[in-house]
Amino acid sequence: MAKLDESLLSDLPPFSRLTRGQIREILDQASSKRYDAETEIFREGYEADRFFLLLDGHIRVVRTTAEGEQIIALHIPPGQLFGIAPALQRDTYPAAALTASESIALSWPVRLWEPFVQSYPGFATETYKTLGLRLDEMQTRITELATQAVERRVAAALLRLVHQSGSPVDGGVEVAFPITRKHISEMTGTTLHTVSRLLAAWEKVGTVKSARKRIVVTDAQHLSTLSGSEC
Amino acid sequence: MAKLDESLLSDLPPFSRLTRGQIREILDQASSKRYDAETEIFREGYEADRFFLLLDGHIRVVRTTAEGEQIIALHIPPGQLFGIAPALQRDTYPAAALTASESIALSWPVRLWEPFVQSYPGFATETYKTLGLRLDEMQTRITELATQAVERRVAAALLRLVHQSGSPVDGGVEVAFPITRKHISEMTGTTLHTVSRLLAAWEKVGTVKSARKRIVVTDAQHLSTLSGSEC
DNA sequence: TGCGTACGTTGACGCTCCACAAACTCAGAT
DNA sequence: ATCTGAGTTTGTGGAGCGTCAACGTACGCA
Repeated sequence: MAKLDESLLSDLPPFSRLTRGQIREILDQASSKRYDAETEIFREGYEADRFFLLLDGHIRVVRTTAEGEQIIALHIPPGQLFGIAPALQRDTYPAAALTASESIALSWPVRLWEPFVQSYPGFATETYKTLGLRLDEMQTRITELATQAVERRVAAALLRLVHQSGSPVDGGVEVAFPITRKHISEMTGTTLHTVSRLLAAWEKVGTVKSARKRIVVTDAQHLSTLSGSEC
Repeated sequence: MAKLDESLLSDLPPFSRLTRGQIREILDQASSKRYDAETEIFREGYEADRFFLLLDGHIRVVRTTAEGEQIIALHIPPGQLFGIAPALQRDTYPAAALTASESIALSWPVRLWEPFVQSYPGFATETYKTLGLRLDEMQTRITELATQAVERRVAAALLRLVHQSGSPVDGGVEVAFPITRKHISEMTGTTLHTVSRLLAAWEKVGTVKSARKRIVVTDAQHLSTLSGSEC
């Protein structure tokens, strides 16, 4: 494997307080791997033997119900840790991780988790901060699912997508990875049909522009209103 | 304040690996307080200046939407930590904590969080394990809200209640704290009317028995079936 | 170039479940 | 003892949104 450069990690929150030497140690223990789009990195319920850092690409964290329905719990943008079951003392992954686009990730065996937490100042702190944010997002989604109509939920989900993983394009912000109507319905607890109708309606009034697997938000303000800033 | 006894903590997971002396230190820094039923212990969005341990009673963790609707994120049984914003590097509470019944809780200022994590073996580990379980429960609820019909969600919520906070009574298991139709609707994202109708129907077939603010599950098996073990 | 398949659109129908409404019951307060 | 309000029950109507269905479209592979 090609030797990894320290600059890969030096700007990422979990590692930002570390010396070059410490980062070198960490990198030397990592294995790096490339994944095609739509590939499974780990599976729900399987032994959590490694934890990961996404360098490039996008990850969908997915749960599957007993009936085979999928729901998307989370999207991971580059620079974030994922598969951090060990942080929560779990020995299996609580959800599967699939690549949304071609991706590159580092990973380490779980037995290194404790040493990392012990040896590297800021690693635990920053990791738990991320966890806190994710927990917060989950609470927000629960609230939305419990109280808000489909249109609001889809608007909120789209906004979250462009905030967390948006890339600016002319005339708006685009979701930075391929995403289908089905995926959005799996994030919001609705059907692809309803999502299709909503997007069509929004496109008609100039709020979004969409092509197959690509969505550009052209009027975030409008979405924000729909998602419930009003009242 | 009356001196607290070490045996209060010695059997609880976050403290189970500690010596009597260590537990003494921890207790000496704690303040203990009694709360009436239906009292606010802390408020959503306010400065998280303390973290808590519930000794007796029951806590509801509640979020309120912009429109004033409440949703219940979590119930805390005795023996668990709550208000642990500091564990996630937050400086405000992400939700409010209300007592469901008369309660007694210990609390410590947040500045002691780091020392606790550093000094007391097992404290961090056990705390993050709890956090992992809560995260898991939240994911499950998201999945339910997103994919399942109201009846299943209410059945699942009731089952969870009696598992986590059930007390055996003759003929079944009772939810160990006062709980209304409204509360259940706030856990499941429905209305008190629908919950009332469901409970009435279940009572008719002998699955539950309910009185004002009290619910006894007499046929957990049936609820389990309804909640989706079949298929 | 053509085919197959995954993705997307659109319409019709109808079931769940919410909103609205009204009445009943019980616990605690004065 | 009566009152008051919180908690609960039950009925009715309607709409949001899921389900079923059919068709259109574009990408990728041979």
